[in-house]
Amino acid sequence: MPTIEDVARHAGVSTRTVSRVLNDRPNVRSEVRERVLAAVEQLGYRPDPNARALKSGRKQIIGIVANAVSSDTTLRRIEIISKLFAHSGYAVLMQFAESSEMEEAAINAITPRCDGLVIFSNLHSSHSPALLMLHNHRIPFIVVDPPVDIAFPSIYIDRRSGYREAVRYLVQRGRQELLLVVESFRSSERIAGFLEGLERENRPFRSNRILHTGKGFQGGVDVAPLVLRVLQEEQIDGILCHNDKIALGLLGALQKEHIQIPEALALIGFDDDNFSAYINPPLTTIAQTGGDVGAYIYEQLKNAIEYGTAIESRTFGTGLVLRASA
Amino acid sequence: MPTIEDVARHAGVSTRTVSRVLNDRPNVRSEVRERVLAAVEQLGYRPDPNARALKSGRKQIIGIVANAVSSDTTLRRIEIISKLFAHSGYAVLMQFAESSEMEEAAINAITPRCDGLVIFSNLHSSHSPALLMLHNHRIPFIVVDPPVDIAFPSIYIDRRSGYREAVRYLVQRGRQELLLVVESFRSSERIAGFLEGLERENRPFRSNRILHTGKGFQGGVDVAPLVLRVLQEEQIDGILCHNDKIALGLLGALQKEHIQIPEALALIGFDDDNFSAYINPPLTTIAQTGGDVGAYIYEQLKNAIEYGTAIESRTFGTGLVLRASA
DNA sequence: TTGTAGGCGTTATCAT
DNA sequence: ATGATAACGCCTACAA
Repeated sequence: MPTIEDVARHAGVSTRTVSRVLNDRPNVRSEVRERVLAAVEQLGYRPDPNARALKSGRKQIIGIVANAVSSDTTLRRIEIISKLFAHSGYAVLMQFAESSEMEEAAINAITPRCDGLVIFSNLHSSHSPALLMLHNHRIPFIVVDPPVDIAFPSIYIDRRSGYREAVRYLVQRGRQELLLVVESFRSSERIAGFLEGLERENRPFRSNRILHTGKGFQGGVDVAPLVLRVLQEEQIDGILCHNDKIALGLLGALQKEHIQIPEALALIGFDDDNFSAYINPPLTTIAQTGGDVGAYIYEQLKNAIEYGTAIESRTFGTGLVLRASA
Repeated sequence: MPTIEDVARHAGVSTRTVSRVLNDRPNVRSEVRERVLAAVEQLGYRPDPNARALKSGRKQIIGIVANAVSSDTTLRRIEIISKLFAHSGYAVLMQFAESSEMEEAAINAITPRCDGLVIFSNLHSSHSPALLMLHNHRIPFIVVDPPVDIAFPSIYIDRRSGYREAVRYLVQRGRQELLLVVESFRSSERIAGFLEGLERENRPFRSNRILHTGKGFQGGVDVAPLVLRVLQEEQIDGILCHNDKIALGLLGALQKEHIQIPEALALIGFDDDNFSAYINPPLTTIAQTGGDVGAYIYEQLKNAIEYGTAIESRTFGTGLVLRASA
């Protein structure tokens, strides 16, 4: 690997001049600039980013820490963030963590390598030494969709309003008795929205109207027997699911019992997964609104890094995407 | 940020000794080691990875270059690779590229920052200056599922055998007239397998039995009218699709026309997407076999980096995952 | 407009 | 077992 000195020698100038050319600084005769560029080309010189970072502090890297149970949504957001930053000359350094402790460790591990961080957090406590450290060192960062409120710049997804709105929609369309099927993790906002919706529509709530199940498609399949029992005992005519995967798993099981959807039963998911518009019947779902989360992160973080602006927290809403299933 | 010198002073030793402790080197009295560790803890010292990389050349980073049209499969593989390497103390540096030129540029950009690379390539030519550069500099790398054969360590997915086997399966189950629906990109192997299958089963081929369409679910929907026309003119009773998304889009359109699947028509996809087992009917599909691609990459690349072993190319097979749709 | 030289924080050679 | 010191490759204050 050639160094800046090799280039300097080759071009017959000093390293200082090479550095000037490489960093687009003024005070270089264009003839000299040409000569340097030619030498760079010939030798195949590439500045060592580590040496550069060591000296200047600029690393041109965005750090992303994500929890292990990363949803498709998270992966897509990471992809978008990565692509946007690529246009500005940043690469993305990614580390997955499988627990809160690992998350703290991952933050500590990648922080010295990057100019700013995006944290897809599962932190269960609002007290995080790692985040505090970032804050104290003035390193720009933003936390995405944390399960608890946090005293640092964050993006929140207001799931509650989506479920509330979904309940309202169903009731106003004449659905009388509703059921909520949730996974164990991240269910509280959904439950809160469900309850709020019922209350606003003056519908009574009974505790057997909330069913808990496992994660993903299989969770939907597994909960089906339970759902069928409740369906018979009570006159359930609408179900809200934790997400589209649960909904699809449940849908298949219900169709096997020849339950007509949406005629006999309305079904609503959450997330607007890519398949949801194409299954049979197309799935009505609750989805995040208000623009792209990844794009917002990009703008905020980039400005914070390059211009020192403060990162603003923001809450993204959720709303119904109407399709045939409800 | 405290430096190694601060730690040395604090512990009353030299920087060399601190370095020994930090890198688990021998020749340090355990009493001294304790003292150093205590100082590290107290000062909250973290070694600067840039300085370390500058001096030692070890960066503890794996680079990943992926093409812009990254499939779910690619994202999942990236996730798996990232998690595996995280256990060995490596983070993953990711850059997306939207063209062959950008791909070359991305490789050049991240190479100086990493110990090894994984390249999810769309390179259309087997001649790549960037890959040649990696090879010449002895930087371990592996190319994943390139569209063309490459003279460097690569992972290939043998789609051809999967389509061939699918044809055989359908014919042996009494399906007489088969159709292939493909996207424009990466269709040649699928077509080759389809033709080979027909030939081996002594089935004639007519050129109108291959339909081209757009990408993803919508591609499946869009091709439906064309499929329906062929369906009526010829006695088609089996369709192979480019992937599960195409299959699902097409499935919905066919069901709208009350075509019974699998009774009247067998449908087969490719990829075994996460939703495929849960749609109605569950989708028979062709999937990659032979273990996890991400795990193989991890093993090969890690050994190459840490022990200098050569990376071995490998071809992963594909096989039928039987479900109800065919 | 151009060059000299010191230092960023670490590792590693060599001496003790 | 431990320490002084010279790099690693780059940036930049200062000098010319």
